[in-house]
Amino acid sequence: MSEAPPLRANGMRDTWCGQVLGDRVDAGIRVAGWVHRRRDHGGLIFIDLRDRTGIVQLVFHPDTSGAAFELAHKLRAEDVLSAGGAVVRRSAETVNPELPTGEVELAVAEAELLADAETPPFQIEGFSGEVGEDARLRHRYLDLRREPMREALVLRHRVTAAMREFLDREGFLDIETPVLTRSTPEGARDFLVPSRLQQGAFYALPQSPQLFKQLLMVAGFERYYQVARCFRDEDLRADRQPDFTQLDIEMSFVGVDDVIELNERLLAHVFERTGGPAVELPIERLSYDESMSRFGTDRPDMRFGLELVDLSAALAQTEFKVFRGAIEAGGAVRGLNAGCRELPRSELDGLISRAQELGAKGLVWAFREGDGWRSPTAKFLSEEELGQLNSALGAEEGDLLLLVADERRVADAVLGQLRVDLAQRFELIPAGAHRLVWIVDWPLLEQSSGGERWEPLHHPFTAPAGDFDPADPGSARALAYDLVWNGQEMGGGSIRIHSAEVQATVFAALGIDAEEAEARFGFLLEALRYGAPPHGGIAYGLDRIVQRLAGADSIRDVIAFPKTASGADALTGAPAPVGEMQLKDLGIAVHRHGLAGH
RNA sequence: GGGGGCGUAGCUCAGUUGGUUAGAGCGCCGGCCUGUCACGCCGGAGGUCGCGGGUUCGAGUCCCGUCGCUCCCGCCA
Repeated sequence: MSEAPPLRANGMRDTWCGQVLGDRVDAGIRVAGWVHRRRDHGGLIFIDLRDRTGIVQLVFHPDTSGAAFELAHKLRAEDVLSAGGAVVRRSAETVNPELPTGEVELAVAEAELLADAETPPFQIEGFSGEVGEDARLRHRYLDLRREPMREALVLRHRVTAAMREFLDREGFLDIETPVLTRSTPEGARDFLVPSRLQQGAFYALPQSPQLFKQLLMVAGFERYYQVARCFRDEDLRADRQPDFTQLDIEMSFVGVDDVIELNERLLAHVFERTGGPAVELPIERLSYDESMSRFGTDRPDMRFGLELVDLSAALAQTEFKVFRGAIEAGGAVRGLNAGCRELPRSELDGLISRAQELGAKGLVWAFREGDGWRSPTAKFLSEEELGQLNSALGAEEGDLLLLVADERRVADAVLGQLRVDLAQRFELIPAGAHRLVWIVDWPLLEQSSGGERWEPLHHPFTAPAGDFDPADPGSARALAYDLVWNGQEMGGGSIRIHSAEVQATVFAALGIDAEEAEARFGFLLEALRYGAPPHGGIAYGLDRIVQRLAGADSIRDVIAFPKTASGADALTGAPAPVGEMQLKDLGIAVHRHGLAGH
């Protein structure tokens, strides 16, 4: 019998658990990790030892494991253990084909308990049923020991690594921009940080590095990227967190096609490295107008049909007041053919409620029956009109038709969302289907919901296509592009305004006069006067991309320490009250019942 | 700001029309077990039914309020 090779000192480790494979047979090794599961047969004890790479089976034998055998009796789930011994091949009937390391096991010669663990509040793995997210977030460090979470974070790392690899190769520099910055209250609500050195003044956390990356272009770096943390103080959603991560990119001396071309290669590279869907280049482009017309939204899910149809022309002469009124008020009647469906009255009522929730006054439903409709609305429409509607909608016997009459943008928004709801309800999305599309040719501005002023669709630094006519801001197009993946916005960007004059003109069209522009964005306007190259870029929602690649339901599942829907961190308890001394340092007066001025 | 759903053992859940001592699986604790791998077998402990109030002879169950989690609308340039 050969002498056992020397083992590293306790607590050290030669190899990862998941790498104790057949090529290590007869080697004397030391592994370390967490006790995943213990199977105590009285005279023989098996321990599954886990680290981030996987699991290896340890065998404790009363004759050969010595004191380690006694230790094994006391081991409990999640204890941290270091174990040394020889890697041995398992006999054929004891091989575990479920385990990558299942052909071998470690015959433990000695072991040390490095840390014992209290009984976990939930089982790490190996039981049926899903642990509630409350408990998982409260003990996130335990939740992250679970394989799906571990894999999600590894995937996230591989995504950013692939992004950095590609961008580095293409000559981009990773440059950091400030997190304590200036509030430019434009889009979302800012998170504010009171200044101690200048009491009464505030930093804002950046909603994106937008202005800094433009300044980096003025500075001549030409190609910049950053995996940037961004902050927006708005309500949360399954795909929205108050702090989130963007892949932020900016380039100089480029036009729309240059940015899109580079980004298509970036996406193809990232997907290829991370098991994403194969990307066929070039990625389809759809104009904003066509997207709105066919899908009622600027982020169309093109994996299924149910496209919208404009029915205003067919109903130009109608006597039905609901349709006629909408058309005469400058609105539209829009419809979609949901196909041949059976729906009980309760579900049809549900569709009406949903339409109302989305802002419609109502929803007309109908089933094609013969040359006419089975619908509460049928009696208000002439035979000829029904025929034209059926024809326009391509309706066949039994097809469910949905119509909304309203302002064009309301009708689009309602039917655009119902279209997505119906696709889920009727499972119209083919399994494994993926559709990427660029939305291009955006309007530069849109009228605010009240119609009293113009607002940018993207942001006020987006360059107009061609000359910008302040007298007709509504017709201006933007050099902007959004990437939409299966109906979810993954990223968006634009060519920026690089002329101080044009920027001032656009600010003016937005109702920001020279004085206000100077106060809010003076530093940008000034920089643009010192030789700014034509430039543009894009920003991706990294969390959303990883969520999609991981097949997760929420971006919380691809973020190590996310916030709950109320914006709280269940683990640390943030946000939390602070001590009076801290507030005094900031010059914030404290009364007995809260902050002054409230 | 508005609407929906959920809250019962450490975890996942059941709990009938309001009715005696609130259950199951897993986990946990003790015992037995030398080839298991979601080991097995035997035994045991464990509950402010989120919290507060109300109705009732009686509330996990009904009503009101409140807190937490979650989904959606608004919001997110």
